[in-house]
Amino acid sequence: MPELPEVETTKRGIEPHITNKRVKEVIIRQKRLRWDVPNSLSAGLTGHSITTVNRRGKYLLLESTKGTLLIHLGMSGSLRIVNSELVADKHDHVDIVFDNGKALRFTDPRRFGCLLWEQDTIESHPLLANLGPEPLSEDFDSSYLYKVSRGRSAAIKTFVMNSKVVVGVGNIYAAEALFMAGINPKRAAGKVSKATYEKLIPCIKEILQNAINLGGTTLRDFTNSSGEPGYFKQSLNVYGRGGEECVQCKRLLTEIRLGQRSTVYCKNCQK
DNA sequence: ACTTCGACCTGTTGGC
DNA sequence: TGCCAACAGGTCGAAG
Repeated sequence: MPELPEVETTKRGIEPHITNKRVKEVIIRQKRLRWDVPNSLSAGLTGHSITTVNRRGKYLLLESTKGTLLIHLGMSGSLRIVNSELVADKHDHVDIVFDNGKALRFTDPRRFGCLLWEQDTIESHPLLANLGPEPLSEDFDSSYLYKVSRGRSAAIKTFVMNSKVVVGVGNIYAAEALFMAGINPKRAAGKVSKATYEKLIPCIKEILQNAINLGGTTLRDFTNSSGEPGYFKQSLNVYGRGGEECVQCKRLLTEIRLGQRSTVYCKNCQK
């Protein structure tokens, strides 16, 4: 489900509702996720307050004075602010209940997401330690991408979706950025010129920033923490449009699979 | 060191 | 209408 814009949208939605709020109780209804929700989460958070909400790639980091709650939404995860009395549904895994009667509710039908509790320094957590730069930061530029791509045979789309290269670029926005930049997603990353990376970088940044501004992309079920959809779907030029007309040249868009992910592009506009 | 692929899950969709 | 295969916003970890 969520790529960086959807995670950022979620972060902005929950942040004002949970910052400096004391946790009354942690209810773990269904601990089975990618990794089991640890029992230490309840003991660690109860009675303490969330001090800061950070995002690193697609991970949300809810920091308290006692430790950090690390959350990943996987493919189908979401976080909402609800009244704590609201009856839980089938796939509602965890409630972080606050003193004011509100709760942060984590829902995830496919269970590819995770909630982990980390007492020590969060930066050194194995899931975070090897992540690449943030795509919207200055560290992510054409020199960097050119340098790390040398000798790599992977398709450029697969390459930019690799979180060790850059975080947060998933299947939707990789396809959209490559279309905007006019680059064929199949091209070997290691053979792409510096000049072409100079074209690609601002496209990735612009696509992600636009999507954040519009509250993310709602395909089937993504909503923000208040239950509203994102409006970036209407800006999609290639994702999910295989066989339809290219918005630029009107030829039919090609759909292939790259790295087990469906990939749509225009053979005419993307070289 | 890098690439590929299976695995993890449930829900929805499209073809017959 | 029903059934079933294919597919879905991610990514870890094993195997090559």
